[in-house]
Amino acid sequence: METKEISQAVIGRLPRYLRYLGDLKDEGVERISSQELSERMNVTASQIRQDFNNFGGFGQQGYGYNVAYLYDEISKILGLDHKYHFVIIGAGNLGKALGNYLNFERRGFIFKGIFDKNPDLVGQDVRGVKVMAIEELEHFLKENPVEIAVLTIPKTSAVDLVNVLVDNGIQAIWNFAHVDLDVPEGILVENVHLSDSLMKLSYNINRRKSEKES
Amino acid sequence: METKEISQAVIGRLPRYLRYLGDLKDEGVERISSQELSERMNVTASQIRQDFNNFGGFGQQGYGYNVAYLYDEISKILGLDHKYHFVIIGAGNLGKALGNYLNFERRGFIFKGIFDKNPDLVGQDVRGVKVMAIEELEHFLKENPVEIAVLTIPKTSAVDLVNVLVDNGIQAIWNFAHVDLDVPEGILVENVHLSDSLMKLSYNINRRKSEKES
DNA sequence: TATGACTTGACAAAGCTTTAACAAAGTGAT
DNA sequence: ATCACTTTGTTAAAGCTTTGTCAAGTCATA
Repeated sequence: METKEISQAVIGRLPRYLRYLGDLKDEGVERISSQELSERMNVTASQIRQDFNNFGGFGQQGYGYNVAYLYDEISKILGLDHKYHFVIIGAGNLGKALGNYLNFERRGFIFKGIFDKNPDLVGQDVRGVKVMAIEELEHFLKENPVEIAVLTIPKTSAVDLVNVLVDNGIQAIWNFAHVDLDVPEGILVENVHLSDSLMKLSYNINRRKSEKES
Repeated sequence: METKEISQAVIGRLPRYLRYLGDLKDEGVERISSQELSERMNVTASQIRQDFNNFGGFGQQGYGYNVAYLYDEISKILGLDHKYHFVIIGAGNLGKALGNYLNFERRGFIFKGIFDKNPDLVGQDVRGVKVMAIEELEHFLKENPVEIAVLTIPKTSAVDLVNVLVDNGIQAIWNFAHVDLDVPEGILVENVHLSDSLMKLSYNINRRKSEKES
């Protein structure tokens, strides 16, 4: 059906649009023009119209965009009208934090299991789910449909685990380990490299400093 | 001194270069060509040379790049030859996870304090630092030099806190709250919006699905 | 129903980023 | 010291993204 590939630059902006549209809905706003939205969001109106047009016209001349409709359409584009099941590998603080995050559930991401190789953590409760031993992972994945694996473990363990995950039906990996995973064709990886983000911040702190000095 | 502005696209790639160069150092590799690095990293050799040249030539014709030298230079560009002090606001699992992350310390980011409004958490220990009450934050910032605040709290609290932070000398905010912060000119914000990242993943899972079907 | 204000969708222009190509410089074996 | 080979830094071209502009469609009001 759809032929034209949408750029990841556009996709990357959609969650932010969704957030602002959700806020507008909560405020009871029914319609909004690209102009007005652009002022709120600090982007150009042109970009907003261009972005939405990638998916076919959601607006109407002289009227603008219907907030609720646009919200639903963007949700669908992002695949938020589906359910996904995920497991977390690594029950440290980060793994627990993600397991406890209720907003994911609201978006259709269902927390199914959490695993750790440390026996001291096994049996602990994370939002009603007991931490399981890593040895149980393979069996668990065979018994339960799970699309997404969240990796919150050190990098060597992450690299070693990829095959187990892929061989047992995992389609996508949300990777918090500080390493580039080598996955087979067709498996998706979304990286969250926190230290990269922190380094960008430190670059910018320094740049500002040296600008001031010169 | 430096006049030309470096694009954030380039900056965003530097931490990844640094990671690969660190690995090469650990492997005992002394020199590397853009060609060879490009194969490891899965980018074009041209991009690597172009990126490094933004900061002046680090390499030598016929030889390539000296791994240790290049590593040090990129570290300096990223400002990792400086020390930064940070406080974490929000002692939930995410805040604790970041406080416990030793790699930040190695890069020069020094964990000075952690705060929460929940009295039950106050007094808990995070890597040798006791959780303090949020009421103590202002006083703490006046007494201790801190450049970076890490926000791991819900969005309304985050918005309310910005002024306190800025008025007490915070220069940069590493923001994990799901909201765009409105800060005065000159204050830096680096956002980590985890749910945006997860939505990108779900978009791509769906796109792949619909491609297969068509 | 006619009119003026508003606003989209589409297209063109400008700006930015990535890739390709190659001269110039350096390496290392003989 | 020479020569074939390697590899950078640089420039140009290609590709992509963002912004500006405007005709055409819609709304609100008299």
